[in-house]
Amino acid sequence: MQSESEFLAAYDPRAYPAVAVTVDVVALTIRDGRLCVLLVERGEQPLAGRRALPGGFVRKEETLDQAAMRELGEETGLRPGEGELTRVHLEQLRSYGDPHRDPRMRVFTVAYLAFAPSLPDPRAGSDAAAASWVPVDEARDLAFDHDAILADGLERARAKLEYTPLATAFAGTEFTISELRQIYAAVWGEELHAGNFHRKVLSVPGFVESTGETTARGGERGGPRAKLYRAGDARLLHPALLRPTREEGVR
Amino acid sequence: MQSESEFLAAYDPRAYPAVAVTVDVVALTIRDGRLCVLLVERGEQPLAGRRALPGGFVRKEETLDQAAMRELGEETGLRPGEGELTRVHLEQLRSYGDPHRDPRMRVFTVAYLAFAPSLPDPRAGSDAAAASWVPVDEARDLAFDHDAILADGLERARAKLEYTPLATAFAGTEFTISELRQIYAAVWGEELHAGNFHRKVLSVPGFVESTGETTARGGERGGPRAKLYRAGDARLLHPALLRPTREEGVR
DNA sequence: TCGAGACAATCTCAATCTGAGGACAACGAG
DNA sequence: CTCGTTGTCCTCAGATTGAGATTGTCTCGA
Repeated sequence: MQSESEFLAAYDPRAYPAVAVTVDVVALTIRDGRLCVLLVERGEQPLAGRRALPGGFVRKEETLDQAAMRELGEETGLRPGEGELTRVHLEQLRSYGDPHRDPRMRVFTVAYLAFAPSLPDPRAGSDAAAASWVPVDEARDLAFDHDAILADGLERARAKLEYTPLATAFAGTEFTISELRQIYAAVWGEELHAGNFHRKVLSVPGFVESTGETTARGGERGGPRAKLYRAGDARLLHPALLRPTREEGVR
Repeated sequence: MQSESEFLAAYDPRAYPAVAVTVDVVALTIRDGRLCVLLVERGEQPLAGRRALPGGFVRKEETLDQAAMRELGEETGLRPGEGELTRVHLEQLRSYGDPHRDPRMRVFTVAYLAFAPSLPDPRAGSDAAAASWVPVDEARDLAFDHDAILADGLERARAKLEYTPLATAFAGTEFTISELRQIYAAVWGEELHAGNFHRKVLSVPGFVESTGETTARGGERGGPRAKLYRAGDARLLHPALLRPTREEGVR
């Protein structure tokens, strides 16, 4: 048997069928109390003109995580490691590899899920000339299999809010309990009992910590000044914050 | 601008750097009360002789799920759609794509997680001559980044037992509550309070349903005959069966 | 044959958690 | 000032949980 070094020297990568690997990002944020996803309008073939999730090929010396962060930065106009983008939560969602999901060739994509605080509109001039935040219930008929990827991302996001403190990734560095509750309401699509939510959030160790400050003024339509909090150091919520209307144990 | 059909006709897949995509399977089962993973001894370069997760290249006209099922079938000697293998639960875990995780070339792998009932030893003669079930705490120093993949798979499996009825995928078609409890104990690595477990399992709608039968005889060392159950139709457990010793909200 | 130990199934009980509603004071708008 | 809004906190009944005890059936070995 040949040695490992002999084997590697004789190895011809071109002997295998051509495939490509891309990353696609389901980037979510809350705007005006609605859950929105970042979409781009495709400027190139195939499927030029269709809306799609931001994404692109993984480069030669890049990890999957790096590729996803790069794509997100290119489309939002923000740079990784700079300002708001450092607060973005980015995690791998899952991969999609049906043989004909892309008409060009065999393209596998690794989808990522991002939670972003409210960001400015994507800046024009970059790759992202046609990028925009779209309410998730208006994001349909996307290119390739991106409808399915988005649906998977939303389901993951809804589940993650239950047992992780990631809702804070949608908020600014300081936020009120009410703002946090409105984030949950926007993602889950249902109202939450304010008193119980308040009690629950404060009782979960490490979820939020008080800044000692309050908002400068009350709400738009009255009410007292709210206390301000920042994200705590917990990575998991115990006990979890469960969605109220879980359809009875999905059959 | 060229049309989509013109674009596709002129498209040259070979213009992109060569990459490959594989699937690797973390197949778990319970043997003698211990959680075990299916490992193969690599017969080929690179890393010949090292133990690894079963896996291989995704073929031309195959989905990722099909590739994972095929690999699992080849290594266990069972055929998909036949006998026990139809009862195996298979789900995508996550993907790994560090640039140098495989010394040959850029290889992305999509890892799968499988839950299998107690299976016979993998049959010799197939690909799987060197396949075997290894207790997870003895599965170390695997090839490539398979140690990390296995760790991720175990964490996923432990979490899944909490909110899905997948523990039943480790059991036969009929099982007792005690057997189910021992599965939980093996996967979580800790004993559970028998009385509370019993109460909890029966109170979750759709988790298990009674067959009306009992075991033919009591336990090895005495005790009454246990009632037999089969898996119910729930896909999620509500409320969930939480692990007892969750280290306080992982920081 | 009989006693000891094993074990499935069920019950008890206190502590905790949950959902639903209410109290109250601080606030903005008119 | 007045009124409606809102953040925070409280109350209370019902459900759930963890820990332990009980009952009766079964196997095994003396």
